[in-house]
Amino acid sequence: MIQQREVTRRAPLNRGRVLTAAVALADDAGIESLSMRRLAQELGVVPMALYKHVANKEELLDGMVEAIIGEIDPPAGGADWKNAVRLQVLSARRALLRHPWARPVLESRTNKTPAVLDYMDSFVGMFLAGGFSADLTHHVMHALGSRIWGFTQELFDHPNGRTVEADVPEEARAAMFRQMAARYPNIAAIATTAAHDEGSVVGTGCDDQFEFEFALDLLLEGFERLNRQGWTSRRA
Amino acid sequence: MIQQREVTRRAPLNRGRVLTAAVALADDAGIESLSMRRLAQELGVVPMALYKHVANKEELLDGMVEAIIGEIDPPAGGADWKNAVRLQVLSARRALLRHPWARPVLESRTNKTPAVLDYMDSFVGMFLAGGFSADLTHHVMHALGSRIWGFTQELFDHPNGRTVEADVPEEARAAMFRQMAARYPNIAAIATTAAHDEGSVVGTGCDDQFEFEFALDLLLEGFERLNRQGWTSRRA
DNA sequence: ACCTGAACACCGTTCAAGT
DNA sequence: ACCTGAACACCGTTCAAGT
Repeated sequence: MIQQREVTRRAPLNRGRVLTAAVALADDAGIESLSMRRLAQELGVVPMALYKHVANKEELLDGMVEAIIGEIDPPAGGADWKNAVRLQVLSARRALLRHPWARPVLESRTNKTPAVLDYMDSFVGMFLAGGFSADLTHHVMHALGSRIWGFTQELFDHPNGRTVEADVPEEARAAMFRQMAARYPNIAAIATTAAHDEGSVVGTGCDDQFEFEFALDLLLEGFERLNRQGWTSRRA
Repeated sequence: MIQQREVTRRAPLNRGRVLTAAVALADDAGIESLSMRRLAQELGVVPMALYKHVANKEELLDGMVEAIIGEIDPPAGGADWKNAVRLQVLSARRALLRHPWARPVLESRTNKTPAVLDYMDSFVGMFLAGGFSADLTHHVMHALGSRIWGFTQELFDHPNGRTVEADVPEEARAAMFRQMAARYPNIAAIATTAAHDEGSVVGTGCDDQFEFEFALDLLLEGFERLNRQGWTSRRA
């Protein structure tokens, strides 16, 4: 038994094992806990052992991103570009939501790895196959931006996934809400309509998925209209 | 002379001086160089002296964001919500572009400071004043997301502001481009049309301001259409 | 009231050495 | 070929002490 365990723990490291462990650590403990030292510890190895398999921390993060891209469903195909794009984006969104750390990490990458470029290339292909000009496709990809990964920077982001409200007594919450509403009347006006929840001015009560699809569909419909009109930029 | 200099350097710290120095340091040396220790050194003071004026590094960053918000022009006013929103966003964009570090910092903030809430409240007010329902305004604010600050996560971000191309000889660049084009034909197709620059597949040659306004106007026109149609979410 | 010194518990990464 | 140990140059933040 002990020997067995020793063997398992001491199985030679490789890039795959390092990346899997890194993803698991980020999933479980949060991205802020992912340090080379902590990851090494998790693998039962001295920190420097990792550097034989990833050049440095940046490359580790690149590898983690590639792992998450691997979880996105392949393109749906079919004649309808709009539906194909929609399904692709929503699949990417599901993958990203499974790994909350992936969003900020993806945002911070400036080096485009092959996996990232492959994904982008196939994404661009959906518009071209749908009859979009290269010109319009270019601008349309910019307009989508990080939305091709299924996320955008939200304004009313839930602070750290914490539910602050639970700790605060009912009456204090109501008082806080009234104070907020007095100072920020416009925010209060739009918060209450959609949230139906007096206890929180911002942050909860919104259906993120609804908001995401609302903006996505607004953009897709805009793209469709421009394509039908034969839109071109002045430069093309 | 020496005495004079000593006096200037030793002028008592206050929150304002700390924040001004932090903004200047981030502007000059980059946000990655902004550490409490480095900032203290810049102010001729021991690191711990800062903690009398900001609670911790998080609060320092909050303060820096407030300073940048102060650079955004006040709302234009007037009857035309669309123009008011447009000008507000583009003013925010100019402020943010002056301080490249502000974008990632703003993205990372989960605590909404009063300055952030004030800005958001006045922003919401533009839609309500323009006759938008609270319901539609809520979703419209989500759809804009970080665009109210004048930025979005770009896909083809310029890596670190570096011009890689200058270092690489002409022929090597052309060879690299052909290799990229072979592997990522769709990206190559849309890169060349808009860039007119064979030397770079991604990253340069795009007019960022054009792309930003393209997407912004597409969204604003979508909002206008929904408002005219009297759009409501099912829940409202 | 404001600043300091020393310390704690961390980082990523180098280099030269071990098996 | 793969892993280790010791070291370097950093972090943010605490505590108790100085003026």
